[in-house]
Amino acid sequence: MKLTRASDYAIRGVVYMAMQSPGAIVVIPEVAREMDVPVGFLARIFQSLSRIGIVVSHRGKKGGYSLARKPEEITLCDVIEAVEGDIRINTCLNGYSECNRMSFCPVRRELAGVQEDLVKSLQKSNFAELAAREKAHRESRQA
Amino acid sequence: MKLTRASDYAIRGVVYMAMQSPGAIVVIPEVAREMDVPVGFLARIFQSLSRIGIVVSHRGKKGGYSLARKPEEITLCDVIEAVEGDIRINTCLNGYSECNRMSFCPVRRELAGVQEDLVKSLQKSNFAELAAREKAHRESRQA
DNA sequence: TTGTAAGATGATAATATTTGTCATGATTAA
DNA sequence: TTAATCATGACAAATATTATCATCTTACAA
Repeated sequence: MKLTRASDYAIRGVVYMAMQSPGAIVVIPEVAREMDVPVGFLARIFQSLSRIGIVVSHRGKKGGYSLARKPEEITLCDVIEAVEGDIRINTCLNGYSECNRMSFCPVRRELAGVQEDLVKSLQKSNFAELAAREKAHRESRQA
Repeated sequence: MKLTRASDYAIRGVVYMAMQSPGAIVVIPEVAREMDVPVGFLARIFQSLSRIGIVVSHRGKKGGYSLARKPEEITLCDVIEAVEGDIRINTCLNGYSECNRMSFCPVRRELAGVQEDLVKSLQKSNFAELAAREKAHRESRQA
């Protein structure tokens, strides 16, 4: 019942992207430094974010990453699922499972409800809010 | 963002306990067989449940386990936390963390909210309901 | 067209966690 | 005393996590 470090780093990375002006291209070492994340790992993680369409990669010199969507349209759920795959809080919620209790199991049905609640909770917040708060803190520090 | 097998097995085990008449003592191999769980692992898991006070262990001949509380007073959250420890969806929500963003991090605050939602969702359902549904299915099969 | 700065990809490895198993010991009822 | 049960600790296999690195591809700019 825990996020991976990768998800944590991904979220931080997207927060930083969301702080930039729209369309801005940012380079991984900058994101890593600013958000206190191991640079090599973050590079890997951004490739997942790119594959799923949360960021856009720009190859070559002057390359880097930009956001693929508006920060308001990216949720915690989107980023976590990009990194970890779809949220399935129990193996039996995977569609193709082998447990022979599948057809009737009340535990499975209950957990399905919990999973739904969790996903909803993760969809509540978007990265515009998170970026605004991060920005506010930085500006207060600067003053 | 996944339960361990141990949690799944624990939940199934407690469902079976909750199906028994109040105070009944049941033996691990029976629970394991009925709920389709590896017996050795389940034995281990019931010791966690016993330590935390969800079941009571009875040692010696005629021993086994009984429920420590009424099924209505046991939630999914109780059982999962007995097995996995307190739910902390990110390491920084552990109280003692080392991340230097701790003091202000908006990601941390957001995840704290998600964690709270998750715990609430897991506290919604109790084992009286689950046991009733499991029982209903078994009786329909028998007929 | 060449050099350089970026991302893309696959291999590899260290570590941690999960999922068990097993042997041994302690306890208790009969 | 014996048999059935839980308790505990050691161990181990499998899997997942958390990276790192080398090499390749791409694209801009001189």
